[in-house]
Amino acid sequence: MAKEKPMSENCLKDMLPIRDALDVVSGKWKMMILVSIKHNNKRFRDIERSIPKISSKVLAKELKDLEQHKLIKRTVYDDYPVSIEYTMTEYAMSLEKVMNELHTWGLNHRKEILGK
Amino acid sequence: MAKEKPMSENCLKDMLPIRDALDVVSGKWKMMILVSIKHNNKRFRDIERSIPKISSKVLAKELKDLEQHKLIKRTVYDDYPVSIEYTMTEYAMSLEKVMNELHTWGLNHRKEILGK
DNA sequence: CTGTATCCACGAGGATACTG
DNA sequence: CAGTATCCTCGTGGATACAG
Repeated sequence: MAKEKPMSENCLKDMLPIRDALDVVSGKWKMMILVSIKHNNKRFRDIERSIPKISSKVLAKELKDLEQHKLIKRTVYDDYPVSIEYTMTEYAMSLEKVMNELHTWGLNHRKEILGK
Repeated sequence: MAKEKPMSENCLKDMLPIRDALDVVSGKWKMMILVSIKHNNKRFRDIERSIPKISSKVLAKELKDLEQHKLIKRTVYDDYPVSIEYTMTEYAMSLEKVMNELHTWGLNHRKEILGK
């Protein structure tokens, strides 16, 4: 990410990891779901209610994606009735800094674009 | 972003700025374009060549988006022939930290998912 | 409650050609 | 060189209904 080599194709080497990260974390809902779970919404229904406008189909799909990327964990409790909980993984905590930077920048950007 | 309030709708307050940021910065090409320009590709053609598979139509559109968000500047030089240069704005530098975090996390995530 | 199953609309983005 | 113009494909995601 440094500025040593003006031109060149290590340019690509910089792009690809960023794309990898965005593939996981961008999209219309993924971050919102993570934030919701982080705010202690564990049940499918709770998450669904916490995110305006999301549909159950989309939520189900996104949860699967996040699980595949090891960012959340799906736990089935064999109670009656069966209950299911989603929680963030330890690994997902590594996203903290990314999320904070995005949050901070997003707040500022809204001011920058709309404000002045 | 802290963990004080377990539940609640400041949850939404956390989500929205993140979405704002991602709207600007995510999408298939925007980050790659920024990285390319940062690597000193200034001309339309140079940027196009530096990013595999992008089409001129899409590049043109994305450049306009980025310009609207004040992340790049389009400068027309009235030489013969006219030349046009894209450069990052000062403001775009505020994305540095975001980009670095994404880059770092993306690198690590590839190892995490594929590696082990 | 926790999802699946269908059907459908829309917009992002690809392919190709062309213009000033 | 720096884009536009068309046309077309495809995936995301919305609406609704339904199942275990």
